[in-house]
Amino acid sequence: MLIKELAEKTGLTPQTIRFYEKEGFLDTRYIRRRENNYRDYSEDAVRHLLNLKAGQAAGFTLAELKQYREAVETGEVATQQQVTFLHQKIDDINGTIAELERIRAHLTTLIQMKKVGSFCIRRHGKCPQ
Amino acid sequence: MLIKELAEKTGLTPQTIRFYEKEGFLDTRYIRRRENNYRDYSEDAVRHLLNLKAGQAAGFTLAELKQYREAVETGEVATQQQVTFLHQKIDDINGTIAELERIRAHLTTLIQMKKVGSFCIRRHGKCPQ
DNA sequence: ATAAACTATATAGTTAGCTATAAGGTCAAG
DNA sequence: CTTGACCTTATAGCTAACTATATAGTTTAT
Repeated sequence: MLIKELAEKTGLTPQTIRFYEKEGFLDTRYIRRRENNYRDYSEDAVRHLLNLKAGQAAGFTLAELKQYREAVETGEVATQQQVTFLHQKIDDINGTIAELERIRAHLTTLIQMKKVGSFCIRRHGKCPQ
Repeated sequence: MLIKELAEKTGLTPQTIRFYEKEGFLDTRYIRRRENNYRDYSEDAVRHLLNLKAGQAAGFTLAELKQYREAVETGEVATQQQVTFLHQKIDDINGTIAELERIRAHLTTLIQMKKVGSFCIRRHGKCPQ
């Protein structure tokens, strides 16, 4: 498929996809060239870029995603260094999840208070508008 | 306390703290000036900045943190707009947590495979180094 | 055969969130 | 009374991840 189709299927822009290619995220499994030099993407490219997006949404930088991309894709971990990296990432994730849950609880409380406000039952003084 | 002490207590640098001030994150509850024009921080400033850090670690931008800072600090939600914002944020958080859990599971699998590798019990062929 | 809608490359600009540098003022210790 | 560790402001630079612009080639439809 051409770049625009991939862009529509992934929710990215063509520029961004070219940018990812320049950054080394798209190898021959995902991209070839046609005779006219137009980029030609495989179906797998869609899933690949959506994974990239998901990783980013989860707070990883492109550099980090690149770092364990091979491990993730091949399903193999080569070195102890990589295992250490993965352990660090899991710790990070646990920390972030805990923090997010804390914040979520807090936000829920705030909304709860608002709701109480809208059902204001004060005996004296005005209810908040 | 002076800026360096606050920096040490929060794990930030003095430059970063001044940067946050310039961005409007430190009002008179947290910062005053001495006669010599040195910044003088309250004890509350420590907690305040640690909250900021935590929010960032959880993936919020400074702009977002500023947007609901007042709600968080006063414990009140003023407008329906803010409630909507909070609901959106909770949805974001739920999405991010789900994504992080998915990734964590995947990373755990990768590590698991490595472990199996190091206890390799193949009957034929070489064990991976 | 020409206009519209794509494609390409190259390069420059943007935003967020710092980080570094310069040039100078303050203060406690020796 | 100077040295060194702090403080001040102002300004410039940096990295990540795009985003926009300029210039030009290709393809399809009329």
